[in-house]
Amino acid sequence: MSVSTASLAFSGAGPIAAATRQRVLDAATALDYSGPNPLGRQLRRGRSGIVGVVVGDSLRRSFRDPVSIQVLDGLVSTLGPLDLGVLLIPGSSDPSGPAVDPLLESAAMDVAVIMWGGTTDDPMLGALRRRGIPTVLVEGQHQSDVSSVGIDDRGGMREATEHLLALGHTRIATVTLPFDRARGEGLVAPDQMDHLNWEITRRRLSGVTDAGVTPVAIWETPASLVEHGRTAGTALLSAPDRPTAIACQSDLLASGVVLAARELGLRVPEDVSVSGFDGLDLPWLQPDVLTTVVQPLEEKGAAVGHAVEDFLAGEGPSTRELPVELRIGTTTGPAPVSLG
Amino acid sequence: MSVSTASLAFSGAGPIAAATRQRVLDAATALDYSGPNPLGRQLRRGRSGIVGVVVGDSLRRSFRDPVSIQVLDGLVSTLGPLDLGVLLIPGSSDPSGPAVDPLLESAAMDVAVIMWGGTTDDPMLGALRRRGIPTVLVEGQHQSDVSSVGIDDRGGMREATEHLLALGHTRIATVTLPFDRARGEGLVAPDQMDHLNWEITRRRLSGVTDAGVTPVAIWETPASLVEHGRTAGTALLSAPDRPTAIACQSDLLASGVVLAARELGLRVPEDVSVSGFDGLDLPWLQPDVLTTVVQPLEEKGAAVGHAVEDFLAGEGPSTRELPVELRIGTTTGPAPVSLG
DNA sequence: GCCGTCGGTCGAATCGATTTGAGGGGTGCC
DNA sequence: GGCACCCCTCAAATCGATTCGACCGACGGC
Repeated sequence: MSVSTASLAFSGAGPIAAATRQRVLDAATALDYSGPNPLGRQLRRGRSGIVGVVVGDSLRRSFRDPVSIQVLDGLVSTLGPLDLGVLLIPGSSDPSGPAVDPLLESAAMDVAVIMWGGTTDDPMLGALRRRGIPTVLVEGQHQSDVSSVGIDDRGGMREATEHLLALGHTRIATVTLPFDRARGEGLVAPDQMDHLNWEITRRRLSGVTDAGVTPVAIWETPASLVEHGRTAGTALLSAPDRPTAIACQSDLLASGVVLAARELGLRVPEDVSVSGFDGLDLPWLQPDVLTTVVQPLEEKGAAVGHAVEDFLAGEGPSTRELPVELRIGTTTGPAPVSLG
Repeated sequence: MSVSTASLAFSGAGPIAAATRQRVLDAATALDYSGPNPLGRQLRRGRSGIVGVVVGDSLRRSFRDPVSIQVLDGLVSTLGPLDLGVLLIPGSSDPSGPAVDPLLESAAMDVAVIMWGGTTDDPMLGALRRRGIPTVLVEGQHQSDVSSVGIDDRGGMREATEHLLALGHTRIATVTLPFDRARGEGLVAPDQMDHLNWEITRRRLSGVTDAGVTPVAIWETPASLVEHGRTAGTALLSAPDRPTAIACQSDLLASGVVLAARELGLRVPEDVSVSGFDGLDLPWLQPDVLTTVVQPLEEKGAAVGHAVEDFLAGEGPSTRELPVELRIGTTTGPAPVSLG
């Protein structure tokens, strides 16, 4: 009985007599050998079957975001049938620690995915380049040696803004995702706009100006969470010249704004219109249904999966952009008649 | 220049002259060699540095549950410094597919974690046993060859129920987590109690009876989600002899019940008291603060991490049970005076 | 009856790093 | 000046599976 025959028996690849095969399997159970060791196989194949996924800054924050989750879900569903596993890699959560998680430096992986592709000089990207690991960037700045998956953020936001314009709104504020890794919170002065380092935030903001609107206020939030939306909404709607419409860069932020408006005794959409971005199910916002730009989250995950597949098939970097669609709900309506 | 010297240079383990080391490093950059291949190292060490984590049934469902997320977060935080990575393994989502994810059968991992340890005959546990992979079971039935991490579910639920009793409630209903993998939804008849196969559900239910209460109704939900809680609440509170208190097995279920009560025009806690389990932050439930049994979620994740650490240190299976604490909020109050 | 072919099995090389024990060269001490 | 010791380097074995090419026996065709 030779090792090669045993290997044949387990893999079922080469020609092997049924009797021999059975003999091998019997011997295996006798010696309680539980099948080939994945490590040996991986070394030989030169493939680990693992896709490293950098989900976001801290896992906790990322996982509280249904957007990340749904994309991840689509990704895992696509990768599963390909016999690929997903290795979770925390992004750099605290600035004091190392800029790059050690896993990114040393873990075995065939392809890496960065869920929220930040800036060009991202140290994570540098580490992956050095290791020669093909990388897929989601919602990041396009780069020649990296695959990109994204949506039409800019067009979607433009559409939402045009919808508000069509309703007669003129005082439009906007609540944004973080500008950079510093993740500030509050009004952004015009001279701070050069801190805008995060590609997704930049694109969605561009959509607003594309529609010909100069926001009366730009509020940066540190993360896409309901509570930050609430803070933003409270601040913006308590101001003397409050906006009649607020275009938010995410649904969670938008729902926070809606809650803040309700708390202030403002009616939505009679007193203030609110739009979001993502197209999440928000059952607890009832009876309101958010007006929002719907993006195909699971398809986005699947697109990432296909980008990974392409790499493993030996192809070069690819680019995928998915369409979005404006869904009009009950949180946007005609601008209130001016009392002034 | 020999391979062994190069190895020494990179690992820094053995004695090596600084000059030689530098020479090796220079040569490495010249040949753009990016450091040792993890696969070779893993094979040699016999360790992959990977912990497989079965998060729940479908990833999407699991990830919508803040409880899973926080435990996972605690786990990753503990595993990171140990240079261990987390491999996500989907549980068996659809019954038509294979009972066990292929990753569980063949992926390289040093230890496995099953987040919601189901039943004794769990096929996942069987597969891991066959492969000889040490396993940590969270909230599962204790088994001699497996490490367990859990909390005092039973005591916590008992405490919550006693709190309701002390407030004068006598008509107490309970909303539970799934009974088994079938994940039914609706009232559970007494003769269906033998389907109760899920350890965590069983334990929390036992806590209620421990307090000496026989629930006027037991409602099973298919998952710990707000919408299922809402459905349960709507059904239970529309019934003719509606309960005056509802003890829920999770906070998300409890918030759904609170929302349902509000929709039905019932005041919480004047008309109906609601208690939860988990101790989540639920800012959008404002102004209410849920009365609940607080469990240390991140510590639970850390405890899982330590269980993993123990295994890797060569120790045998261990058991960890964490304490819980009743936190009284605004959703429970004195039983309404009977009108009847 | 002989040769060609095919199905099945085996040996050996290979993937890449680690690690032990041996050996070589230099230095310090007597 | 010689010997002993120390520091460094290196050759070789090992982890476990895969796979190519070789080999062997049997069968079929001519």
